[in-house]
Amino acid sequence: MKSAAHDKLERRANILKALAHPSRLLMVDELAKGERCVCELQELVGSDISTVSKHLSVLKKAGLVESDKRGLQVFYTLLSPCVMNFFTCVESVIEAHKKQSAVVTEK
Amino acid sequence: MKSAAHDKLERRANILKALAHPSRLLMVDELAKGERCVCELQELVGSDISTVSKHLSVLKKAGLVESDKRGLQVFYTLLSPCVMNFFTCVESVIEAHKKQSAVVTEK
DNA sequence: ACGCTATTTGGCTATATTGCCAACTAGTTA
DNA sequence: TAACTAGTTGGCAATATAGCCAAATAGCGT
Repeated sequence: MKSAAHDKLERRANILKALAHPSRLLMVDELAKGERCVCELQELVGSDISTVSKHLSVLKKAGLVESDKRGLQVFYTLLSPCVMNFFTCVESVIEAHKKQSAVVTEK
Repeated sequence: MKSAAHDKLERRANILKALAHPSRLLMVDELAKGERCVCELQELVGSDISTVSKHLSVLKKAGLVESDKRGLQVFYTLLSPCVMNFFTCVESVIEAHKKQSAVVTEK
């Protein structure tokens, strides 16, 4: 049996893993503006619709979005908009990394 | 050529990917308390030292930590403590997901 | 029931990640 | 220089992820 602590870490890691893909980030960013149907998201990311659907199921399994079928379309909603706060920090990591690489390379 | 937008998304995703592993989360959490040498982190996570070293190089490549060799030991430091804020949000996603699964299962 | 549209699922291949062992590098001490 | 310790790197096998196509499902209009 795995320890409870490890289990907790794994659940956290799974949520981050669900976000850790360019297309999924793009979709989450779009969903932050409001619900969207799969067809709108597919147009946005430009992959095959089956690929988009699978990405959405990853986000859903992680508990980040929920889906609602209305007629022919399925609408997805972002459940925890707090993930949008990640981006500020992520950007600061990128900035810091840039500066640091510059320092390392500089001489 | 890839679009600049996609490039940006990819860089963001890479940082999240670097965090998206139980052992790495554990190490980041520990490093939030202060610098640690590889041997301390290996004791904490319990994997082979080579595995721990590789995890650390993933974090380093992402720009999340930096290393400093002093004598025989290498000390790692967390560069962007703001990632610790992720955990609050991640926990809320987990909580919301639990409740939601309960609702879905309930009848 | 039939055809049409939106989405999901199965199956496949290509690629990436993980984690171990063994070999190597670098500092330290004798 | 030899022996020891801390950490990194290379290589490999197992597993996971990504993305496409084709097939299946589900709702709608006729």
